[in-house]
Amino acid sequence: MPDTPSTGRRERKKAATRQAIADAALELFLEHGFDRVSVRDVAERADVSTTTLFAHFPGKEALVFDREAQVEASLTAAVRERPEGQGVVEALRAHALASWVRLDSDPRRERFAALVQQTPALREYWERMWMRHAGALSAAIAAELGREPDDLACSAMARFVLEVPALATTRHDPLASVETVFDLLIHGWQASQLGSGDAAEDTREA
Amino acid sequence: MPDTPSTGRRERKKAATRQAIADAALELFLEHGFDRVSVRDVAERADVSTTTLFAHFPGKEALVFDREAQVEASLTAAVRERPEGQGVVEALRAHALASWVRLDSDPRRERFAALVQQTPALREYWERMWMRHAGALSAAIAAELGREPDDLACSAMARFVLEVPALATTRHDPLASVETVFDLLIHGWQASQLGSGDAAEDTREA
DNA sequence: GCAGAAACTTGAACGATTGCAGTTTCTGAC
DNA sequence: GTCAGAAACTGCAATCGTTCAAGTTTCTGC
Repeated sequence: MPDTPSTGRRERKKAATRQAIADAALELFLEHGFDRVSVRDVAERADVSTTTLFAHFPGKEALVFDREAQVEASLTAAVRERPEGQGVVEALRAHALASWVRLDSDPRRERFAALVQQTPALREYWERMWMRHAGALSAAIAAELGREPDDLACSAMARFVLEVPALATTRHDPLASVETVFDLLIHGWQASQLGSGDAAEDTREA
Repeated sequence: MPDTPSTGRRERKKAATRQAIADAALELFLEHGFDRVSVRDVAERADVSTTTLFAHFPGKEALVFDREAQVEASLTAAVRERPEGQGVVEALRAHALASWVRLDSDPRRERFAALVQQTPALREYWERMWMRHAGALSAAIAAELGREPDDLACSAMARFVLEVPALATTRHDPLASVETVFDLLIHGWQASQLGSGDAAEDTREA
């Protein structure tokens, strides 16, 4: 029953305490709220010293977001391992629809999302973290298209795609919003009055 | 010689201490670096208590960015008071070129920019702050076009336009990059291989 | 000229984070 | 086996950002 077949006892124990800390943190945060729980409380519950806690996580907010590596991996995988003949942007659209905006029926995910949404510190931390994936995503896109890793069109696409959840999740129909924004990205704003000077003039009502 | 002709002595004094604090902060930060200067140091230099300091600024990073109200004002003004017949997006492009990406010859601005760029905490704070203008900008755009204030195309445009500096300033030719990204926004990514599934397939080289 | 609001002060907290000096626990080499 | 050293962990104290409570000074409007 080796969960981590590769490594020795040491690393296993290390992973165990890390997990214990993360579990304790989530439990306490969900029960009492992020700001009403101190790092010491978490350390206490996990039965480690606060020093140890900070050896495993770079800060209080990070306690909530382990799993970030996997998120980035699945993001670049969506681009790299897309179906034959599917465009990069289409793959990202599909990934966005499937993974981001699903108001999950899983009650654990739901409570977690609520916690993050209701805690400003966590909201901000999440956004910062999320946008840091822009580099990796951009690189993945560029690689798929055989372009320079710092190709501007790819970097821009990456950043803009990552903005989609922020734009869509607050709307009454998130799924439709995702579609709309992707259509805008593909076809541009010119078709929507916004793009050209002369077209815009006709339709103003100010 | 009244710099603030409108208000009484009280408000003038208040503005004076606020300014004293901001000046002290910038001076110390530029000299020793943001992280090597404590809030207490700044308060000391400005000859106020730290409590007073926090009555004027919501946090340490905010000491560096007074002037944010004006930035947002000039942003929405660029949209509202654009030349006759100019499109909203064109106005924003012009504003971006004129105000954001200018590697100023003014040595003070340059040192300031370097400070922000070299300090992660400040970089992140700036980005968060910057993106908070999305709401106002989106509303301004929607108003100009006579659309609902929460129109998705306008919100998306606002957020994406605000990403432009982050995309452009790190490049060797920031001005050209601004142009490119605006062109992408207007005409969409479909023309750049990225947009459609079938076109993308032909040009891959993996 | 006075009541009250506003700006400021002192002093003490609280919580996150870091540094330091040790102790225990594993690992790899002999 | 065992032993040296690395790694994980502990306790404690310090620093720093931030806030609170209670009181003092300084303006403003009446």
